[in-house]
Amino acid sequence: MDVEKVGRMAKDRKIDLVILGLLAHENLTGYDIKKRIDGAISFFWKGSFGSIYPALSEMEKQGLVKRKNSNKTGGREKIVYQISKSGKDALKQWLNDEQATNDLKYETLLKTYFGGLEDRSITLRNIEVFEKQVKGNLELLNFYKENLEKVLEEADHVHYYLTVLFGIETYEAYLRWCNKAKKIMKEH
Amino acid sequence: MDVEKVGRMAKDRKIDLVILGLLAHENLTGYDIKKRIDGAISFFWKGSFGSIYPALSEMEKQGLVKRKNSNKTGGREKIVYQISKSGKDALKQWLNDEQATNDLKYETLLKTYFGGLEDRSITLRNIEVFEKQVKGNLELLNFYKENLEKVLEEADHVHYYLTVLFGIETYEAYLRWCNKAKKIMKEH
DNA sequence: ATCAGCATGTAAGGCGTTACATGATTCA
DNA sequence: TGAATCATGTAACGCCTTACATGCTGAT
Repeated sequence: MDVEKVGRMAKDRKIDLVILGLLAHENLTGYDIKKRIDGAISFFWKGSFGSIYPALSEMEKQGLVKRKNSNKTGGREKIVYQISKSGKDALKQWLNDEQATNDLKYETLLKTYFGGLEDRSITLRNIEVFEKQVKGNLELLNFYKENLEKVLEEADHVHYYLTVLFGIETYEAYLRWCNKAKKIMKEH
Repeated sequence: MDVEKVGRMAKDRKIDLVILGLLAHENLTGYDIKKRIDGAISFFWKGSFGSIYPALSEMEKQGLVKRKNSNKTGGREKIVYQISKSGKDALKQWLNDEQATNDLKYETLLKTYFGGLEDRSITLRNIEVFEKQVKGNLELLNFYKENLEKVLEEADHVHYYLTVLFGIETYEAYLRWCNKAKKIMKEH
């Protein structure tokens, strides 16, 4: 039997699910979607305009999202998108699929791994640069956490909270590693 | 003034540096390189044959690597590569560059974030699937750690050790999060 | 007047995966 | 004899980023 052809998504384009997920919560423009992704989501997923706008167009053709209204009141056109029934179904199907790919690319770790070619001070500096970034991000995550704790009863917010907790837990682990690694680099 | 054109690498192709880094330690074939990447490195970087072989060809043209000897003794041709002086220079230049991109894509977190559309049990299951994977990987990392501790004095091995410690630290953090998250999903 | 932010979109091009093609060796 | 492993490489294709193109609004 053939695979259903209506509302079928691109095989490996996860940006579709991100957009669908955001639209399941509220109607948004492409520009708004970009802003949401750049918020707390950016710690575990990224997206650019160059992927968001084409994805929205294609998903509209597939009937996964609908244009709500093209507000042309005054300024530039503004296209608000709304998720459709089949869009929600696609999102649910993805949520129910156990398999998930967690793809990590730490250039910092690569530089640590291959650092033996240079002096220890180089690896040490690369770790310190990483540490600095992590500390900044951790502050931001703690700020998100405090804000979310005030509105935990609202729809979906417990889920957002969990991802922030994930960020904090891993970023604290990063910092512990930085300290260990610096110590080992200095002592050993 | 123009940028130096000899031995210049592709701008964003980090696989070149991975290969160069591995070759700085020992001469290898493309096949061997793949095996090394699939080992402890796979926790923070990945690579396929389809990217390794073309990268080796291009880097040979650029003079970053050299063919050591085409062993045709018996079976299929076997091309052993060796890093060149300019290859080592390129690698060192990269190590000395403070900027590093750590690009994370956790589909598990995406499913957690958007899980509000479905029953709590779905999110719970997705977390449990993640937890299971993490536990398996953590075992493997601990095995790597024990083996490395025996040969810590050998060249470069402290650096490998540090990346394994990173893996252990973060994977333990993942497990702590899994427990917290499961608890919150059940209680809240 | 000018700059940042709002807002949508396209074009070029790079990177990387999957699948395929080919073929030898070793071991059960 | 058949499967797994060794070994190299190409082709198709998809995804995504960067840069560009365009133009309005509001604040300084």
